[in-house]
Amino acid sequence: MAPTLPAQPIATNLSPLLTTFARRMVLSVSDQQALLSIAQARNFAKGELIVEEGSESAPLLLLCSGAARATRTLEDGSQQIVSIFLPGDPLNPGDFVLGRCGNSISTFSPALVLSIPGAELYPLLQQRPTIMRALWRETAWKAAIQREWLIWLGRKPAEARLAHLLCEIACRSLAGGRDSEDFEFPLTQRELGDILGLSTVHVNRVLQQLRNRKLVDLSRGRLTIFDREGLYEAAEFDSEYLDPAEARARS
Amino acid sequence: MAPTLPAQPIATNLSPLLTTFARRMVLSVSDQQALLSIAQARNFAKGELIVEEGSESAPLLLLCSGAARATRTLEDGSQQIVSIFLPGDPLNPGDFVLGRCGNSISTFSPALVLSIPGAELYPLLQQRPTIMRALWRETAWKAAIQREWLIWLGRKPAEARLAHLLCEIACRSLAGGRDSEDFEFPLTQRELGDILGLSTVHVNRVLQQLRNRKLVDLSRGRLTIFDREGLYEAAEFDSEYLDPAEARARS
DNA sequence: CGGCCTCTTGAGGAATCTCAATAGGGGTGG
DNA sequence: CCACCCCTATTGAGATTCCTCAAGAGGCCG
Repeated sequence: MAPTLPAQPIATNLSPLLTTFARRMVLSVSDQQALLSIAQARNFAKGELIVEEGSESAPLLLLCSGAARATRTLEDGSQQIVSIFLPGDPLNPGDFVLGRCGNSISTFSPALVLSIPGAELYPLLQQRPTIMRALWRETAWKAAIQREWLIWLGRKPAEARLAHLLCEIACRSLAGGRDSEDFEFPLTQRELGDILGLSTVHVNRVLQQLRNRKLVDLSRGRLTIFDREGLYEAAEFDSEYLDPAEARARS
Repeated sequence: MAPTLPAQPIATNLSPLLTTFARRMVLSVSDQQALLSIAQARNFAKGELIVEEGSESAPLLLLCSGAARATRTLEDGSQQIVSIFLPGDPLNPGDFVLGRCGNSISTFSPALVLSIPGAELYPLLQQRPTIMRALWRETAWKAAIQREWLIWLGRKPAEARLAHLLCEIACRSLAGGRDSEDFEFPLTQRELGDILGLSTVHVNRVLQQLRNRKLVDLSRGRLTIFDREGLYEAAEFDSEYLDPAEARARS
């Protein structure tokens, strides 16, 4: 695990960051620049810890590139991944407002993270309610995703769970601008199991079922979707909950 | 299922409402009065639907008395309860800011609900960022609870799941001012199963295990905790995530 | 080349489910 | 006030899903 690279000024590549967050956070250019003016960029290596479970307060963190997860480790050593993050996602808006971190956050792949210290963000939120509103909305959006996870964990068999997760990631990646049918997928089968509440062995078998049914293929860190319709059906997937468009139109 | 009782002005019993939400939402008296001045009270019967899954926009709803649940019904007719609400809880802060309702909300028992229309609340949020902040915090708090549900659904056996849920409800009831060792518990075993992702039959058996181990008793709508320590241990329960005190101190 | 991690496959076992039947309780209509 | 009915709680038995343990193959990195 490589040591954390030093913080760096972000002025150099400000405009790609703006577009990344413009898509997601629905902020005016002026609001975005206000945010970025107090942000610091930091690089993390693959698998590196970003936030430690139980730490008291952390800056607000925004994921610019790479992928990350929020995890909880139980007493028996097993892990549950409670959230995954793709570029454009705030990592901890909820923890930020609660002032407490209920889970660890670490990377799946090398990642660039913007860090915005609370001391400087709090006054900004008072001045610019639209920013607070955007962070509130992001918190709610993440909660809506967790609600779907709750539903398949509670009520769906392994195959539908896995299919649903793949649908979710495909949709979120698509919204991030990537090709929707064939893209990089940095999760191992063990990590999929830690999301789905399944053993690695069972993930492997269910993955083969999906492969045999010609729905998807997942190998060497790449996910290929052969039959999007069929996959949606196997998952009972409805992408509406992922779409912030309505909220955007309404606000 | 009784018809919805008509809306009524709330001036009559304003002060108990103030104390209910003062405890939870960390608002100044002035903020609370501003909120209440645009709120309407409404009574719901036991089992009545408050918000329909998929409806576009709803007013912000605050639960004053009674208990409620958020549910999702699957294609095969099974249900998953994704959230439960006790007096003082906002029912839909996340849905409110997203402008979309991802689940139905209905009552467990007769309930009094405050309703605050978006048209009147939006301007208020602009004027009083502390209210928006409080709603953001409530959204994050609910998400933190859902995260715990995710963890036991994914990684814990039935007995620990049930124990954890009972711990959560006991703690939240306690924070609401009720006796912590023996209180009204309006959920049936079927409903417990819909929360825990278990069949009714298995809930029954696990409940008997807990009873035999002299940890709790649940009968005729009453929960009695014999051995709080033991119950916490069976659940691997740590109440910290439920405590908004730190957030309150910090803000 | 060696070591570690991931992926794969097999076999037996545990947790939980479904189906089915019975008992108890509360509410409702006669 | 009683009879009836529906919903909840309880118990049994067999079926299914998923887990654990174990072992081997493939790939990547030092």
